[in-house]
Amino acid sequence: MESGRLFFDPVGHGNMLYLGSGDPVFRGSRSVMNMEETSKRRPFFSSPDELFDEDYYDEQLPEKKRRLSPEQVHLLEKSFEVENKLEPERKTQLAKKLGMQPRQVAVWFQNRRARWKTKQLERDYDKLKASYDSLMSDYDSILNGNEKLKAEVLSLSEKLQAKEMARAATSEQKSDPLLAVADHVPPLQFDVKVEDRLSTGSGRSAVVDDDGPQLVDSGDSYFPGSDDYPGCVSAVEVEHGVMSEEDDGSDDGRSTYLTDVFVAEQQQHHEEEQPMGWWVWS
DNA sequence: TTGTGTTTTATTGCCTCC
DNA sequence: GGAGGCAATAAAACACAA
Repeated sequence: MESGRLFFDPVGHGNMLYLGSGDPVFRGSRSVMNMEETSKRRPFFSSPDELFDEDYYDEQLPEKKRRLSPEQVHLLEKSFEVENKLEPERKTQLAKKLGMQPRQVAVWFQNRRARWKTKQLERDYDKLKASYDSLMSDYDSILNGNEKLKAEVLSLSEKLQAKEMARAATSEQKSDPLLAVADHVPPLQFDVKVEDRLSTGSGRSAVVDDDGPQLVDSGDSYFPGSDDYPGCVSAVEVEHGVMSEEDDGSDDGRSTYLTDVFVAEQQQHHEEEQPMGWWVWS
């Protein structure tokens, strides 16, 4: 038996469904052909037995589902470029021109819109991904720069400390013996580690005080922007001005930062890429 | 040739609008 | 309530590697 199928209406409307190029769809409220036309082409099956009746197929093989000709597709594509929605008049005209059923034209446009939307989603995804990758790259280089600056600050601080200690030793040798007693008081502030001196801020002196609470190195930024170092901000803050107080370079800060920028990027992208004024990103 | 993945054509059910 | 749009899906047609 030559292939070719008939479909029994699964919903039970009692309508046989069309199959074959140019054949009409007869479908409840949306039929595009009248009963007279239908009866010329194919009667309804009254039972599943009739559906599988070999003789019926031998006599009245329905057309196979056919693809549209290249010419038909070309014209439909051109029409779609002009306007991707199909008003009834244009549908009828196109159908006449192409020798198709109006329903087929409508279906073609429907499917074409779906394909266009899929492609558009792919394009949008690619653009967003590129944007995200670029932001990540920027972020990593900023992070690197920040690390370098931290190392530089540490190195300079150590040099400064060494210089001050050398100067203190020199002045001790030259000093008046009467004042030497006072000089024996250890310069406590120099005993404090560099990290402590630069650590965050309580705004308190870094001098160790046995009675008071001990300073603890929080591990936070070397430039907290606190009273200790007014005007000093991290490289990331300088670069983008978007980091919040919690953004201490940890993963959390990173994700917040990226999310904010990413969303902003998305919004901008969305405004630019609104396609043809009919499909709305949801 | 055949199995398999992709594309195209068509149907169905639900939703919105008028 | 009818018309038309869309998402999901089926199935034929097609492409292509093995």
